[in-house]
Amino acid sequence: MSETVTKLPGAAKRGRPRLDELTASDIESIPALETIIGYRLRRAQLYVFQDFIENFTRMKLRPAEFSVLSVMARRPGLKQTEIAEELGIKRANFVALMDGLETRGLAERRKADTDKRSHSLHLTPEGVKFVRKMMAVWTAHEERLVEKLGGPEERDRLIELLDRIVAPD
Amino acid sequence: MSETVTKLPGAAKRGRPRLDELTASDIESIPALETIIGYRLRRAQLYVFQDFIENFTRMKLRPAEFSVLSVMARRPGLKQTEIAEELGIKRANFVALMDGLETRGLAERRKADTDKRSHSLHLTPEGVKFVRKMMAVWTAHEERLVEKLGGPEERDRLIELLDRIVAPD
DNA sequence: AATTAATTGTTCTGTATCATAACAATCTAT
DNA sequence: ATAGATTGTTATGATACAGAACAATTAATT
Repeated sequence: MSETVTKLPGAAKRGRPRLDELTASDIESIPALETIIGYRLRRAQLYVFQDFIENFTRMKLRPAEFSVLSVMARRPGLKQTEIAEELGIKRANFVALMDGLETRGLAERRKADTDKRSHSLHLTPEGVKFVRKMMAVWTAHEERLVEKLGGPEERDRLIELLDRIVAPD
Repeated sequence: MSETVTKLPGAAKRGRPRLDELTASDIESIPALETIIGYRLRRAQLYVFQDFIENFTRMKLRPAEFSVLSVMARRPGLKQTEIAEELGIKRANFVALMDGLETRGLAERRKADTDKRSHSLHLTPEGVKFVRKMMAVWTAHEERLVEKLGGPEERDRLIELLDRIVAPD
């Protein structure tokens, strides 16, 4: 591919090293993105989320909402800050998310009278039914992933490795 | 934690199943987030990016910019669409990113005269020097991760598993 | 050769995500 | 009683990401 900018003289084959061109050993030292942990993690995460989103467009459910409903189902009564922090969501951003779930009749805030500031969060009866359907959809999605990975043992290996990354030093 | 909303009668201990409350077996069927591939992937990816970002704030370099410089270093002369597509960046969004690199004097667009529409992308001499520093910083960051994982073999195992996820069916 | 279709880079726009600051109400500690 | 911390909330800004449309150019079709 010829270009309008003429090539510089080029790295001397045996002269003093040039600092403004990449030497062969420079280029070798530059890792292909395929070997970079963060890059690969991101691509894989994007892929999984993409699949998740496609599977859940019909239910109009986003990953963050899934995780919140999921926590409310297993541990009803937690307050907003607790769920938000556990999921890594800023409590400011949690408000709109919870508003949405409440508007759709899936979840509700109950005033805890031991602390008039806080709300304890619960599924509504409708939310319970919704979560059942949600889990059915999720199971299919997850099973596809496990199959791609090569089985539950491989899934466990993956999660164990991800654990090590996130674990405190 | 007492609450203003009085408890519903509760699931019959031995009566007909209620559809609007979660049974014990329902709750069992709800996976803890810790076992969900997508959730764990996301948390790990966030952790790694966080570490990356902290390490690169001084250089004012974001992950996407890193990846673009990295590709330009290894394979100079590619055109915008090629790099963007390879990195999963929409070509529309690539423009501003490349503008930034060009403004900082790290990279340049050269008109390829075989196709007057396209630009071939290259590092500038300054960009070359920048990439060397960038790679030094990156190496430290990556080595920390590899150490957390338990060594290069574990890193390779992780990447292999991530491969399987992204691989076409 | 003339017309049509496709590609490249670009701008514009909209939406989702994420973080930060400030605030009133309430609770806790001194 | 006062000062300080917490809870939920609003408002706001930055960033990431996706889609539509467009001019210039190239490729394909007739």
